[in-house]
Amino acid sequence: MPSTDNSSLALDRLRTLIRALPQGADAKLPTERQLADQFETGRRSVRRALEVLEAEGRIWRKQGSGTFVGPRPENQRNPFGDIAAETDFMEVMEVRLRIEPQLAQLAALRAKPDAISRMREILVRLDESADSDSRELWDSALHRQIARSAGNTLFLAMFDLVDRVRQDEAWQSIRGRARSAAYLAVYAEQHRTIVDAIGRRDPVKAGEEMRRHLMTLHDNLIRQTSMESLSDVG
Amino acid sequence: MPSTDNSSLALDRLRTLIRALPQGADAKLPTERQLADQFETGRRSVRRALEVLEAEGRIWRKQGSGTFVGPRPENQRNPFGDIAAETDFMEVMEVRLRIEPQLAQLAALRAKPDAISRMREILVRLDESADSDSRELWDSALHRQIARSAGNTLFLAMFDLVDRVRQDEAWQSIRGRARSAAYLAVYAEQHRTIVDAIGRRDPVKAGEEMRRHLMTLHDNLIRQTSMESLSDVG
DNA sequence: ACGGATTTGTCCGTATGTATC
DNA sequence: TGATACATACGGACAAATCCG
Repeated sequence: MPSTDNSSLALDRLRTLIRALPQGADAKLPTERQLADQFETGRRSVRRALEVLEAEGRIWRKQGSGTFVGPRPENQRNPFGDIAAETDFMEVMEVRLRIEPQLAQLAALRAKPDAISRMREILVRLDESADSDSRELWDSALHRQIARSAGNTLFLAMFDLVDRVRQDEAWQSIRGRARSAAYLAVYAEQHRTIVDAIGRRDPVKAGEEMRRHLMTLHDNLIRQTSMESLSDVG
Repeated sequence: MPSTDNSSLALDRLRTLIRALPQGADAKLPTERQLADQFETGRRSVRRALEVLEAEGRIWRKQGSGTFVGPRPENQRNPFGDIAAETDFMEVMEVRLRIEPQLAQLAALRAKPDAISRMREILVRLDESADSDSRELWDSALHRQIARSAGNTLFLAMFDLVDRVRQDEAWQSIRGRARSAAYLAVYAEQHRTIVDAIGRRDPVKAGEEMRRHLMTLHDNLIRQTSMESLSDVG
């Protein structure tokens, strides 16, 4: 005899709880542990219910912060419309694979010495980064520094357009942080190779290595997403 | 469910904040705590973002004093200020030369039959166009149709970004002169070759021909501007 | 020259959601 | 289901450096 589904009970009580809250206020729900205690059920049931509400867009959660009522605060910065919403991961990688090697080429031709030393500085920071948030930030900073060094403001604007979408899609790579931890050293080596090629004023090599780097990233993310879909099915 | 790092969000907002500040003034940014309050995030996220900006050389910080915009005062300023209008043109052509061949490649791989027939229709209209104004219109339409056929919304957005700059007024006068009557037939033939390659699903040829076409345009515009500068001196 | 106020730099504890057993 | 370890976010507390009166 299957035990009674506490998740649906918790979901019901959560709905009424949210309904009772003052509208328009960015109310913060009690913690999962408190809710579990209040509903006299386990935390798993509460979490299942919260997942449903999050999927419905009624609440949003942030690790280390709490659970909040209302739609997730938007990244209120899209000067080119809601491009982020329409593009998916494959599109982003396709564009990156075709744009960033060219930027690396131009950077190898035009990067000024202080720009190159900044790249190396960023490489050090990237190595030193312990948490994934910092890593994402410094990785983005490195690629952007290369794009800046291409010396073409229009090209940089295009890179920023991609980068903005990429940050919205950042959850993909965060998802695979455990697996990509094994690849951290690979990425670091590829980054160094790219910067070295730029420093040696070798545009062909710089472009090739950038493409190789993005291909590695692409393959890993592909494997990640396909594994997710497999586990979804299973 | 895109989970966003607060650091990258803070970095975005800081970039816009810095960009909005008056140029040339050694502006002082708000304190880290004020920024954290303004961005509705923690001080740590703000500090991570500031570290990136500092490594990029856009800001510098001094303990007990504050955070300031611009390069460190000890370093000699190396302002390669605003880019001239002529380099602006070079930038556009540089980007087009590196983007549109790729779009043509993708179009050759993915363009649907009705999209290709639309290209041929545009070719006819381009041939029929008598005045330069409508020629520009249909020329732009053709290139955009190719970009659309690449089947990547993000890539299309980037093309539109370039196209917007291209349609600048100051730029239009130069363009009109480059479209000398002698080259109209050349352009028309190149357009047909590109569309034919796309129709034959030949991505390599499509990319090559697109590049050749843009190189022709590029060379003509270069000659125009160099003649201008010569006549300016004389 | 001195001292209080302010700001960045640094560390750590607490609280929270996430994941695994 | 319950329990435990883990990653993250936020804020407090303190030090170091600076500024100002």
